[in-house]
Amino acid sequence: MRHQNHFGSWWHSKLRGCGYRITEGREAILNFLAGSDKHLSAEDIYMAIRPNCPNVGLTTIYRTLDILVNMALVYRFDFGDGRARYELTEGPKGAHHHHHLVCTECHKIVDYTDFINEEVKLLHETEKGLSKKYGFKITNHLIQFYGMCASCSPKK
Amino acid sequence: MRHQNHFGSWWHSKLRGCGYRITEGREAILNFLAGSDKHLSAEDIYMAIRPNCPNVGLTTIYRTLDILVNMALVYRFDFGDGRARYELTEGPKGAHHHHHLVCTECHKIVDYTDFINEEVKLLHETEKGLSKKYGFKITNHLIQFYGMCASCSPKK
DNA sequence: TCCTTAATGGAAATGATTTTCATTTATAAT
DNA sequence: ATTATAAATGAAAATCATTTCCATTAAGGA
Ligand SMILES: [Mn+2]
Ligand SMILES: [Mn+2]
Ligand SMILES: [Zn+2]
Ligand SMILES: [Zn+2]
Repeated sequence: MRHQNHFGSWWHSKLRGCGYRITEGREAILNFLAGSDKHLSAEDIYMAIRPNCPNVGLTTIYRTLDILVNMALVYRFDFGDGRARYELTEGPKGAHHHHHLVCTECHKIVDYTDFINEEVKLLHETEKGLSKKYGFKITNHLIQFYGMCASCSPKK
Repeated sequence: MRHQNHFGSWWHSKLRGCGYRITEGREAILNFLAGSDKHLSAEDIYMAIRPNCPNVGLTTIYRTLDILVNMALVYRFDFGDGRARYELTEGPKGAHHHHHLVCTECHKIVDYTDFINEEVKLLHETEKGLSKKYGFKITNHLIQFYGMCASCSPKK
């Protein structure tokens, strides 16, 4: 069983660097996000963390997620089911950029990385053109495909 | 001053075709959407319509927009300002497909059509590949670029 | 350890959207 | 045109994710 680094997990320095304190709640939230490949709602996180941290409130989840989104450590998505969903932007190994496939019926989400290279290349060109033409400083993009997943499609 | 077609506007047949009745509220909502190039919230529409239709309630706006979104006559967007925004998918002339540039600071939205051809071409290829691989029947896509508009960017 | 101030949680507030339900009205049949 | 029927409606209440308030706690530099 390997030790935790004496100085804490990889995000400690990021939080500290932005002047934020390391707290039990923040640690639990980041740890849980890092160990999940799902698209989690604030309440998902709240419920998951509760057994170990019964003293961390839902308000703290929301506040922490706001901070993490602003620091670009976490993405916030709207998949159309009425609640925000969160996902770590990268792991210790670095970013693993992907886009989404959303079932409009059951709200299943698929992360995909196929075609990502071509997509990202085109996106970069597009960004450059749009930046120049409209004077925007583009920092981010969102690509989602909507449709019906196999199990929601009418059975033949 | 030109006449309205005796059979009504172009969307009458679409509504009727789906078994919906033509009502004052629906007519007003569609007319207003058709005459606007903005990205309107339910309340925007409510306020805009009120002078002519003081008897159309906000509830009807929401209900009508739901129908129109389901009929794919209207797109519903989330630009991150806490309310849904709506836009007609096409005019009498047909679709004018476009994507969005969103200022994360002031929530200004820019419709752009530059690069649309290349984007759409790539998207179609991507859709085909994803459909096959993940068994999704893709009907729609969403592309948004986020950043800071010229007036929100720190003045040099 | 002590001190300053960020961080917290629980309750209350907020605000967009939805639901309820009694009433109205579009429209097809007469 | 009249009538019958189910769809559509508005107003008020309910919902529910997220935010705000505020008194209390605790992180971390000195
Ligand atoms: Mn994802
Ligand atoms: Mn638009
Ligand atoms: Zn599905
Ligand atoms: Zn702006």
